[in-house]
Amino acid sequence: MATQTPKKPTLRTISDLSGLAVPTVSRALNDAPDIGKKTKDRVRQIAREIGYVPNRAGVRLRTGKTNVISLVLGTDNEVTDHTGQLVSSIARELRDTRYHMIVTPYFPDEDPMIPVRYIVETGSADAIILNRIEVADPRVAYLMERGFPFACYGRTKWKDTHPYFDFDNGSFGHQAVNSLLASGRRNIALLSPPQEQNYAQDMIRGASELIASSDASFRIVDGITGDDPGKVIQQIIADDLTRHPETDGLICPSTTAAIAAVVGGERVGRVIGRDLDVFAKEAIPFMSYFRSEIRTVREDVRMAGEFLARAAIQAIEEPDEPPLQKLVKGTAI
Amino acid sequence: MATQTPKKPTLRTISDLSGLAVPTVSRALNDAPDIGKKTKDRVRQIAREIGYVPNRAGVRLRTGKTNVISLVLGTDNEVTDHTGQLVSSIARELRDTRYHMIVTPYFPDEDPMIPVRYIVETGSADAIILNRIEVADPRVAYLMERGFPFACYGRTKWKDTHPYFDFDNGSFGHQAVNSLLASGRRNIALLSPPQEQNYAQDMIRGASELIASSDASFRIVDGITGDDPGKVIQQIIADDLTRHPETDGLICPSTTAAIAAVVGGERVGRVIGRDLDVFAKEAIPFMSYFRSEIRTVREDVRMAGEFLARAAIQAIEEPDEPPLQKLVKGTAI
DNA sequence: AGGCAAAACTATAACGTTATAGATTTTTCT
DNA sequence: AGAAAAATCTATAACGTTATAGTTTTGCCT
Repeated sequence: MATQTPKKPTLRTISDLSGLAVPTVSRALNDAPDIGKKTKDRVRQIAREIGYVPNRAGVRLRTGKTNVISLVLGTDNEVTDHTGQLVSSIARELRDTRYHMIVTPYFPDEDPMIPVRYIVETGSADAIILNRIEVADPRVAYLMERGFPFACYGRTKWKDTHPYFDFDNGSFGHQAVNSLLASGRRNIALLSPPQEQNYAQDMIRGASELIASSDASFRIVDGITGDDPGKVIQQIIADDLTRHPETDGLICPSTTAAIAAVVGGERVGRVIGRDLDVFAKEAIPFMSYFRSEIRTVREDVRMAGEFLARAAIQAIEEPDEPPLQKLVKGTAI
Repeated sequence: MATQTPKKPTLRTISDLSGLAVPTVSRALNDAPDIGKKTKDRVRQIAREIGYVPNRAGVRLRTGKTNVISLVLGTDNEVTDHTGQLVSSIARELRDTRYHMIVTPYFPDEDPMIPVRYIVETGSADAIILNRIEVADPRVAYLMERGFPFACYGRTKWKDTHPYFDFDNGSFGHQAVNSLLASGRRNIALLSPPQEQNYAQDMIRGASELIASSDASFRIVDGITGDDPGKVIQQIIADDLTRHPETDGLICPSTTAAIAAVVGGERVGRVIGRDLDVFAKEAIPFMSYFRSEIRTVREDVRMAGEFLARAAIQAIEEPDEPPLQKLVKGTAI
């Protein structure tokens, strides 16, 4: 079963092979200025030949750098989940760097500060990537105060001073209203996510602005919550459409919500595309497979992951540079 | 911006505080037999008070154990993705252990052996968790030969000798056929995933067995592939139903596939539930939000993740115990 | 009380790396 | 050619942990 392991090469191995001292080898591989070019070439050649890879524990112990980026991931029982895309795109972007990604999930019943504090206090990562950003996110406040490198998937009210990637939800609200108005809809409802999430507010603002310059009415429907959000939304929308029968346009924050809303609408007799138009955010391509009459704005989650990885690395390695920030408009389908 | 860091406590700190030698402190915390009970209690008390957490790099360097479990994750552009659930459930299960999870993704155009070989050769993890298991998976063969701890999300043909979690796809095939037969369907097609995946074969076997004892016909439809599997499936099913108009029952390997198949079916005039019944595997609760007339078998991905984490730990810590194995039937909805 | 075994602790070294200061060689300048 | 400067290399130590071997203390038996 077991096999003889040929003992992993270390700096010592290269030292023996080259006749150079161990620190010289180290400095050669790290491109220190006081090592001759010929020596560097020779050392690198040997390292390549014997497949030398630095021992992470040795580096970490000596330098204090973990070479780890921790993804602190808010999770719940979401139905169409783009977490997988986020995780794999971050990890892919990190693959050709010195960094590894460790995933630290937290759950709806848990305090999101705990994993963040733990990571900072134990020094178990060089940077943190956060999702589920709130307008005044206490995790962001804490990390900024401690000077700990991080990047946000979403913006806070301090957005000018920290790295982030965000989809432009103001623009989404705008596009949604624009599309519904263009189809002649005049009584528009917006199904809102929890309003402490920054993106909810942006979305509402974007929609309101355009509504204000039209003759349409606008209403916010609250209450996405609970263990089984799909079922809850079905009920909320069914009730809401009964109470407000004039509603002819609906904006949803996700494809999941849209699906549930459509079911709720059909339950009280609406025909989508005739009585009611639905417009939704689409983080993963999905709606188009099933209900092409629902209009969506597509958001490329992989792009978010890749950017966040780079932003985190810059926060670690070039803390004095201006933080990497990106605001992206989704693509209307 | 930056803050004074109060210097992380180490064994040395406890040593100074207690007057004991550093190794004594270490052995006390690790419950070594040659340390007195009173001493252990005192050391642990101090450790708790000052919030001592072992330095992972120190431990790793000295012991050679990384305390890392690597999730080697096959990914693609799947639409309804349960990867997020898998990732977070594994990470959650590991949270109260000494282990961290590192995610190493690979992509459709890449050789799945590469990350596995890299991890084993550089010793960058203590165990590996694999998904997308093939019947004769070369990664499994390699890991077994090297005696490297691992756990599989799926089974191989060597399943008796390695840890795994799997959903019983034979049972799924059985349940699907059973349900379709009970609804009076007699011309059943099965949309098959790539047949080198073990679960495809199990599914086919399970379905065939029950078909054999009936008067129904059975057909396998191949060809889930490409960058945009949803679109491909729509076309395949539309074509197939045109060529085989008698088909009245369809078994799909996922909700995604089922959605695409339904669209394809409707495109050529089928009404689901009347002309055609569809039965699908449902890894994340979804179908029920939209198309309750599609019947599914629900699989609890979180359970898979939790089990795999435990199986990996056992493979590391108790290599001589029989491997943890679990085969679970999905729940018909 | 003396001797001996068991229990409890300590000293030393090592894992692989890199920061620091110092030593040697080579180059440059007059 | 000789001295100073620059370039290149080496010796030492340290990061925090634990394995090993060794030492001291305690308890036990006669």
